[in-house]
Amino acid sequence: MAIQLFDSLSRSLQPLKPSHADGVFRFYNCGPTVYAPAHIGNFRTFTVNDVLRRLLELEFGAGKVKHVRNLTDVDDRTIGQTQKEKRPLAEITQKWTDKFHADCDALNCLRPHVEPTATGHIREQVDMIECLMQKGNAYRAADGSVYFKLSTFPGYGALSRIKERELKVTNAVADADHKDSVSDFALWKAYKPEEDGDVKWPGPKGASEGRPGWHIECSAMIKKHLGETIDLHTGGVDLLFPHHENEIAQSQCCNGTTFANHWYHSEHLLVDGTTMSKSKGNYYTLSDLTDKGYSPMAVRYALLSGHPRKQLNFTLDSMHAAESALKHLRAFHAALAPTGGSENAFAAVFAALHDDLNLPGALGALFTVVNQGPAGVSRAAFERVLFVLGFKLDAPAAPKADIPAAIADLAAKRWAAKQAKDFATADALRKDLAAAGWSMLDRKDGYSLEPLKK
RNA sequence: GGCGCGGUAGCCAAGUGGUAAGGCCGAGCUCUGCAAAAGCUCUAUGCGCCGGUUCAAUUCCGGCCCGCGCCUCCA
Repeated sequence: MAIQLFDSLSRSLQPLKPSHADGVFRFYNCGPTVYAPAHIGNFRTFTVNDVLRRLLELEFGAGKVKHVRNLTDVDDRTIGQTQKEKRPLAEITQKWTDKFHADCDALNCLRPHVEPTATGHIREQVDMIECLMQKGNAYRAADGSVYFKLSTFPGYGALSRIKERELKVTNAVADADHKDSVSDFALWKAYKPEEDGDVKWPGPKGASEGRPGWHIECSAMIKKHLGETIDLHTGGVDLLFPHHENEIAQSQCCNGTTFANHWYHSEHLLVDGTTMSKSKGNYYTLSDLTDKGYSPMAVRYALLSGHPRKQLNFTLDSMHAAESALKHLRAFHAALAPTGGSENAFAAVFAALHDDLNLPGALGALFTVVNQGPAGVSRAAFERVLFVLGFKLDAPAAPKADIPAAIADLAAKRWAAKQAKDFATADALRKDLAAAGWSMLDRKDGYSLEPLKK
């Protein structure tokens, strides 16, 4: 069965298939803005897209999928950060790009085949803006910025159904002095010395120096790396409007072709039932969770435990659940015979994934097999499941916490008491250790110490 | 106000016009001095509320209540 995926434009389930003669499936996923560490909500989208990428590779072949994901390294937020820190833009974006890569690796997300940056594609963006200006879809404003003229694209709003909305009047309108219409959006933003520092490039012909607007980078980079028509374009639901709507307008007006054959949007992660925010204290980065002692793989599991098109409520309890679930998978893997067994034992897992990336359904099917025991199950088949879900079941590299001397001393005393069969003392010392935040695990030949989860 | 998503056991979460997957937690048991680990077993007559359609609805239709998100640069 082909992979069926919900298409946001037609609002229906559609099969995924390469549309180009070379059989290469062209897949673009909107990437992060590198001005701060990505949070786990961002990573929900990226891990879901990673499963999609893996599934596509199994479906079409590893060499028949081209996956592109951009890095937004110049925009209001990145520039804002340079002003705040008084450091060069490149320094800041490099730092957070490195962190993003490290987090992705920890979460076992495959690197995209191409990871283009906005600043690396200024020329391509300027070319596209000039194309739009020539065709009459864009105009230079009084301040030297360039705006897309929405009224020239009748198809606008098909994706987000914007025409059915009432545009709420916001403060943004105050910013619209130079626009012909409030709804027109920036393709090129004229340089403002007091805000932009030294971030500027020569503009499109007829415009001032400055920097690209946000939306144009995706249109330009897609055109360069994947072509005018791609097979799948994905991102978080928040990008539906205006970002993706604007991309469609830019690309289709410039190229005169269909931009993307299929649109897919994953829903947001909630934390404790509400949207994440620093002020609510429910904002987590990957490091926040690993600092609490959770493994990155458990974070991945938790992020994949809900249907991607449904909001997922993340709680710290889900981290416990994920750690335990992974432990069971690890034990099951170890118990599998090296050869033999049914190759299609996990057919139901793949059926669920092919059915609109039903991840909870797939996990349910997976555990149904696991609960029946390892007998007669192919190890290779299980490993294909691990691959598609991106679960690395290596023993978790539990960072060896430094054990304070006082704790080590208590543990040694308890072990001695236990050896002497003075169980009352041993139990009292176990309580002392627990009170100090440490758990002592006995084995026949010795013991180990682990910090209790915070 | 507009658009969209959702309300299923203590928590997370699939799913179906024919009588509720799965994970976690919890409980019991086995094994262990204790604890942990591991294994086995059990855990929703019920799927927001009220009507309707139907032989049959959690699943379809209508109304209502509640929650969440988005509405110009947030994955």
